[in-house]
Amino acid sequence: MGKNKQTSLNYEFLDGEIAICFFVSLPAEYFSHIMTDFLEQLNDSQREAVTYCEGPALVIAGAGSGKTRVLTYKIAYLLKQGYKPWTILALTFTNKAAREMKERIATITGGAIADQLWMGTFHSIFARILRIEAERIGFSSNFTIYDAADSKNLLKAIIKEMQLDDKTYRPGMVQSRISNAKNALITCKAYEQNKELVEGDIHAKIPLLRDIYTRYQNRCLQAGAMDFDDLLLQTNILFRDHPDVLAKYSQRFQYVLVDEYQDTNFAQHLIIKKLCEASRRICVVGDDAQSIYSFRGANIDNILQFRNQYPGCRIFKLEQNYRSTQNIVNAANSLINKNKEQIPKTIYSEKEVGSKLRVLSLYSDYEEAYAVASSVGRMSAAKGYRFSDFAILYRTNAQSRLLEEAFRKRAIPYKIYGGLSFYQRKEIKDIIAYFRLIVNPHDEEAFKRVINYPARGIGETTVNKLIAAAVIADTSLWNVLASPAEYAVPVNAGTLKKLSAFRALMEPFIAQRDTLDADELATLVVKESGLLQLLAQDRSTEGISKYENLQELLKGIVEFCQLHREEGSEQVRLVDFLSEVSLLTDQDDTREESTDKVTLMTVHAAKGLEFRNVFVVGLEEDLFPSPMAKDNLRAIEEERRLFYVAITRAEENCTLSYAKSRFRNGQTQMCSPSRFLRDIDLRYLDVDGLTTASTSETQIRRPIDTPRPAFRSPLQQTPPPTFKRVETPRPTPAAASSPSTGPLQTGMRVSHERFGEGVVLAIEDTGNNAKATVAFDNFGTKQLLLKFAKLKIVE
DNA sequence: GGCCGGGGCATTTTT
DNA sequence: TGCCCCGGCC
Repeated sequence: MGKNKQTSLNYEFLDGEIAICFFVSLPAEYFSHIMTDFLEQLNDSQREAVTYCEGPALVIAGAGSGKTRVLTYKIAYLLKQGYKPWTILALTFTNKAAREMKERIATITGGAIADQLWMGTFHSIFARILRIEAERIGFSSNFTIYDAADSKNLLKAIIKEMQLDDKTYRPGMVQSRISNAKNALITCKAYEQNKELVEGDIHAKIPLLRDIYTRYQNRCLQAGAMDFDDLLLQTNILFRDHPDVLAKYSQRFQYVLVDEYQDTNFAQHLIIKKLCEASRRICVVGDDAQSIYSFRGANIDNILQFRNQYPGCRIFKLEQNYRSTQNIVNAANSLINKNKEQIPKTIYSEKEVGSKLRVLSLYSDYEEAYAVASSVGRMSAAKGYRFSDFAILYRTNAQSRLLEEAFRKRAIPYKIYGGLSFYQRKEIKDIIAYFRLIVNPHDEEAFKRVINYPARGIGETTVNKLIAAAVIADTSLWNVLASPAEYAVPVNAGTLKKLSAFRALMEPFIAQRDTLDADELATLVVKESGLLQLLAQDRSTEGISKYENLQELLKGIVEFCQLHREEGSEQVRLVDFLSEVSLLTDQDDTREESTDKVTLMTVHAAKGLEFRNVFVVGLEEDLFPSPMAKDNLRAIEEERRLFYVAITRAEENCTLSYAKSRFRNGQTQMCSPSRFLRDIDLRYLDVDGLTTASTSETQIRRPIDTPRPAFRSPLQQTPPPTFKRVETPRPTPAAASSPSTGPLQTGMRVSHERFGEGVVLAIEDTGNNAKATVAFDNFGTKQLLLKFAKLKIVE
């Protein structure tokens, strides 16, 4: 953690007290010579997009077309035109994107100027504004940001309190419906009054959803908390109800740039629109072909309709792909052209023609995993690729397991994206909950987390009593804790004592939250709360790792403080650290050791990345496209875009694979190849029709009892005769069993490619059917057909 | 409070 | 099949 330099908390700019700021804006001449240089580094369409600043601009940036370059150069260009850095607002979707862009701008303009830009994620920028304007909308500027887990927990609690069936009102479903409502700017009040929604819920047999929404919102308010969606919803409310505030910011932000515009939702669209309505100085960059987040509320219409929303807008298309070979670009084009709703564009590559996309057809998911792992092994050995040049992309996380196994067996190093991030670990969330409670004592979720951790004899029953009292009095848990008698909490004297002890623990922290620096206060808290001790005394492997994580977090806070001191902050408060940390997630985990490993991730997670070699696996109906998208054209088009994103990650080689059977949800299912394979023009494909042979190991482990069908192209009704075998030939059974095997006898010690070493217990049959029973050291006893198993005699 | 076992369930997840 | 969540038990 901690290497994130993106958020600077210099609110001073907002209040016009620039004089007290550390930074000095340099005259434009200072970097004008650099500017001339880099304008020449752009192609014509990039340069046009960069230098057009007179009105609304939509930049359609195809995959690999140098989008970030355009954005960063455009910002540099604006600075050169005389825009002050703090009048430029640049919005991204990820912290990583913001950080990278800021770093690139810093190389042109210097860090001092880059740091003054308003550049960050939608959520972090508007959280910052909301903290400044909090009182206007009835919040404290110390408000907590609930993450997805917090809001789900709260919803669970509410559903329970309302004594509703959590099978009918599934927290996840409730959460996503509320989220959708918020993204569409439907407040709970509006929801209750919206006939269509209410009737829809009645029809869906969840009539009380509106009540859950209202309660949830009320609880967030009591807790002084906003969830991720609230950050955008409340910003809209702020701008709607306080024209003076809107005026202030729309005047402040002289130029607004938005990255990944295809992923914006309605709430984001409207914020931007309000800010730019008067100035019309807006430039949005995106690629409708890469819109893959509709399930999170993203609305592709925002980019498709931009020209109508901003009359007189100019459209720039970046159509040259600098990333991939021609075959890859052409294949991707032929795929995406099957979509109806899109902005016409012609992406092309001037790189070499390159290899065709390989299509692998395998019998099972096992074989697919092994084929991919073998292929990676072969390619890295033959062509000198590093393992980090490879990515394996899949539709669902569940597919990673077999791949992982296959890579492990082949001793190929890999890393999987998509696990729990640092900040989602329990021990980290627990510590942060303390920080949260100190900054905002009304934070209900933080309260519930820490009240009895470490254990101090305040159990669920007591907490439930506190909650009940808080709900009745319409106040926060902390207020109830502060005066249990006043709120008539029915607890005995012993419990009362424990409660006041907890309060006595927290109050000194709270009193010092604005005077101590974050690192000092944090250290104090982990010591005094008993957390440090609790984790330190757990000597289990898990416990040790938790303790290390705690140390890591503390280290991160120290670094955070140092960084901000260097940037000129006199004091770095805990709230400053928290407001940054609550908006960090997975991708921001910069602690990752950068060793040479194959990357395994979902296609979604791969967006924005590139690899020399990409494998897209599991291209089957009911997997990719997802079965959920089946009977919905828009959803199928989104799945197709997802596949487009996958293919366009590849620079040199792209391999597509599918299995004919797959073990899923507890049973083996037969699968047919994805319709998307048929969408790609055959000219760009190498269909591996003949390589249907399985590896010997998998055959023995999972015999395929159905007779092998005669080869038929999955992609065409009749296979064109030009299909050729693209796999390197596998050893034939005869070859496999010959020289090294020799006469095998019971008691011999043998070695197997995958199972390692073992002892032969028995040999049955002869010739073609000969099999051996081998007790492997690490894999148990297995029966192996000698014609397939490449057993080597060890001694 | 923590551990175990049964049952239900099973996309994607930038903040 | 395997994971997660809940409920029951110690």
